[in-house]
Amino acid sequence: MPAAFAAVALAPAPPDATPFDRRLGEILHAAAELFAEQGYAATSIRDLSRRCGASLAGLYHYFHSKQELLFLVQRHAFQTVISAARAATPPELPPEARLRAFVASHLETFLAHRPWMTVLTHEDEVLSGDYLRAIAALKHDYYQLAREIVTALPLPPALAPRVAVMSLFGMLNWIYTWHQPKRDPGAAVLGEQICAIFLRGAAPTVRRRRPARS
Amino acid sequence: MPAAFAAVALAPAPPDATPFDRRLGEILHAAAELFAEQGYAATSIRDLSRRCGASLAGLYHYFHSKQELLFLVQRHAFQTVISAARAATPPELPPEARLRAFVASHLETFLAHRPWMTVLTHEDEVLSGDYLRAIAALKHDYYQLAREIVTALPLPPALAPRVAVMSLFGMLNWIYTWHQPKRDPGAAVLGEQICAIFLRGAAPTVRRRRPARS
DNA sequence: CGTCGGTGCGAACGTTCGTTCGGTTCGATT
DNA sequence: AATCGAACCGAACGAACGTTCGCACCGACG
Repeated sequence: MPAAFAAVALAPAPPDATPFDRRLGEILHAAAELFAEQGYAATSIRDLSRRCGASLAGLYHYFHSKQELLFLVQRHAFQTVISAARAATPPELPPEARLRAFVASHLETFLAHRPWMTVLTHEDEVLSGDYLRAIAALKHDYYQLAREIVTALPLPPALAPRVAVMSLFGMLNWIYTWHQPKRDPGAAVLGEQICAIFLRGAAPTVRRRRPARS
Repeated sequence: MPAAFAAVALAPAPPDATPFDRRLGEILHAAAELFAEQGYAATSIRDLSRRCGASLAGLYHYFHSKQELLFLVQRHAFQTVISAARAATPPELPPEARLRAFVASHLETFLAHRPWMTVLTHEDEVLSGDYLRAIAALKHDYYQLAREIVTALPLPPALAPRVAVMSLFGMLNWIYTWHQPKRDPGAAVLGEQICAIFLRGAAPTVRRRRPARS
């Protein structure tokens, strides 16, 4: 079983990793790109061997099956998202600040590691068995964090918390389908605007609280 | 070329259609279900022949290729969504009422014809060539309608209209991943809650305008 | 009565798939 | 120097894929 690497850095490679883990990291990176571009089912192991300059058989030294390959990509991606969100949202923060921190963390991670996160959101139900259970557990952890943060807000009584959480995730997870780095705002500005919608709405009836003294 | 049927009813079949169109409707219905359950790439024509009790070769009397099959499913679904939304949102409506009508129409259509709409949102970029262009044009029409409706609202100046439209679509299109008919509210209540979030936010600072006299 | 087009099917074609087999290379270890 | 295991590869296996071929059925129409 391959040792998991540090669960924080996704992009290049941790310099202290073993050659095996470094190479595995490259392979997972290429797999994430291909899965994001073509979809899991439409990507062949031969595509992957072409993309990362290895032979078909040689790849199987790093995973046992195509399903495990997807599992490793998704687990790595989820661990990155979750550890970033946990670090960014200490429970001591006031509710609204904590929400803003959560949204900012989510967007920064998603825009910085887009192929990985595309695989996370788009290939959601294709795993099965123990792989599915393990990923579902990570997903549950992440949603649980969001649930805590959202339910700490003073929600209107008519608004079901589950609908609020899922609507927030809808705004956040839909971004991979439309965001163009050259055209659209970056993570910080985008986060502010989405928080503005989620907290105060796109057509608030009144001014914000405590307008700055002029 | 198969004549398109009436573009309104998706579920059973128009009673005045030719036998060919009625059978085609059944096939597209089964295809929509399979594509929604397994994904387009992971669904084989043999799966489809099993599901609708036809032979493999016989199916090819109703479409020329698997790509065209997906195209027919997506076009039919988009025509249904668009005609419903157009009928529900006459331009004379005041901006907020028009938005509420749009959201209600979207949710009713999506919850009533879930497999079709799952295919629409999940298999978004798999077509190519003329098929892609035709579906992209329909998608553009639908987004254009949403853009008109959203930009008629008094958006805060700091909120990019494109971000507002895409966030709204994010909330709406994400629903197919989490909504459980037995657990979650129906289209009407769900529409109210999502409109409440989108218009006034999940944590508004002040009461709504004009509280009813008590 | 004959035939003709729409509808259907079994069988097959060529391709690609995920996976495995057998063998080679090579640095580290004994 | 001998040995071992990790890393790697060319070639192949059986299965499944999208699609097509050739033929049977059958109601409509001359």
